[in-house]
Amino acid sequence: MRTVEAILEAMHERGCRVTGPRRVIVEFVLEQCEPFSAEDVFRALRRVQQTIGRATVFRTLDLLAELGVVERVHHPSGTHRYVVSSDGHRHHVVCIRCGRVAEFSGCNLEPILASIADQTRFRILDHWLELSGLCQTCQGETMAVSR
Amino acid sequence: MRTVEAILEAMHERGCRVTGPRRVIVEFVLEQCEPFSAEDVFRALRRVQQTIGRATVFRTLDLLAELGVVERVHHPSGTHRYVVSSDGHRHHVVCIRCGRVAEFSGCNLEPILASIADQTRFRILDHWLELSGLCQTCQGETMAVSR
DNA sequence: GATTAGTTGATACTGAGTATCATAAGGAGC
DNA sequence: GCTCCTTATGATACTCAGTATCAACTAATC
Ligand SMILES: [Mn+2]
Ligand SMILES: [Mn+2]
Ligand SMILES: [Zn+2]
Ligand SMILES: [Zn+2]
Repeated sequence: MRTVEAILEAMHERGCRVTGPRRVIVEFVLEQCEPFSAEDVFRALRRVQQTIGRATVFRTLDLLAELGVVERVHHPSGTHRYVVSSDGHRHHVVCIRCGRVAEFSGCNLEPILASIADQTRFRILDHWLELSGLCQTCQGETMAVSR
Repeated sequence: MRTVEAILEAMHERGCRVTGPRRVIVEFVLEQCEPFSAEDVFRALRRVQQTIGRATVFRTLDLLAELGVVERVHHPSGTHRYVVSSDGHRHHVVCIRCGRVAEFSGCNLEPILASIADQTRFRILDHWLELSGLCQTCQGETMAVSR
């Protein structure tokens, strides 16, 4: 897992400047273990540092996505959510009840992708796999409540 | 592949009314072989039937998604696109250059999903797999232009 | 410390999608 | 075909996420 300093250093190496707002946003983002929206970040940081601008939040999240620090995940509402990404290629399972997210590795889609490339004549460059279901906690509660 | 009449009949059986606007929208939608936005539908139909309302287009696309006639696919811009779905469970590959879409069947994710359920303790209820790459045509053109 | 290019945030804007509501029209039953 | 009731429509106004603009500011390099 990456540290605030390492991420700011990566920004610096990229030719970006290390600013107050960027530092605060990175600190906040690294604390999140559930997916969050740009608005979540904005509202939370406004309480800490009243001057921060909405546009800066969007811009910094774009930058963090480019750096691979966060990943954009799709939300059915059509708006973007972000999750802090571990190192390496990962995917997510989202709990449809409480919003909890679990990562998993080793998606091993390669054989499937090869067969699809064959079937469709496309050259597959990227894939996006998102799963949804019930986390362990919510499996129990759903049974208790609705059965 | 479903016909306009079969879809309108399905609406009727569901307790919905078969109206002029719905008929026109269904006719238009079934002609599409690439993903389209609600706005695409609205603009195209305005030329044919000036009175059609934007809200009706959104509402009818919602209805068609519920009926399984179209599927919502995610567009990186964050807005929704729709594709006409064939029968059965399918997924899509989108060409990042020309927007062409190919469907494929037999995703056979079950073994992978089982291992993920095991790994994360989630009960997996749904999956969403979207691939992107280059269609056969664009593979040729990309090489011709950029190499 | 002076210089300069990148960054910020206030403001205004865009564009997708939704809420409202008076009016229009489908369809079941007669 | 006509009645009656319920659903659907579309004009309008609105919300909300995200973006463009731009003058003021500031991090980094020398
Ligand atoms: Mn993967
Ligand atoms: Mn599948
Ligand atoms: Zn849960
Ligand atoms: Zn293509």
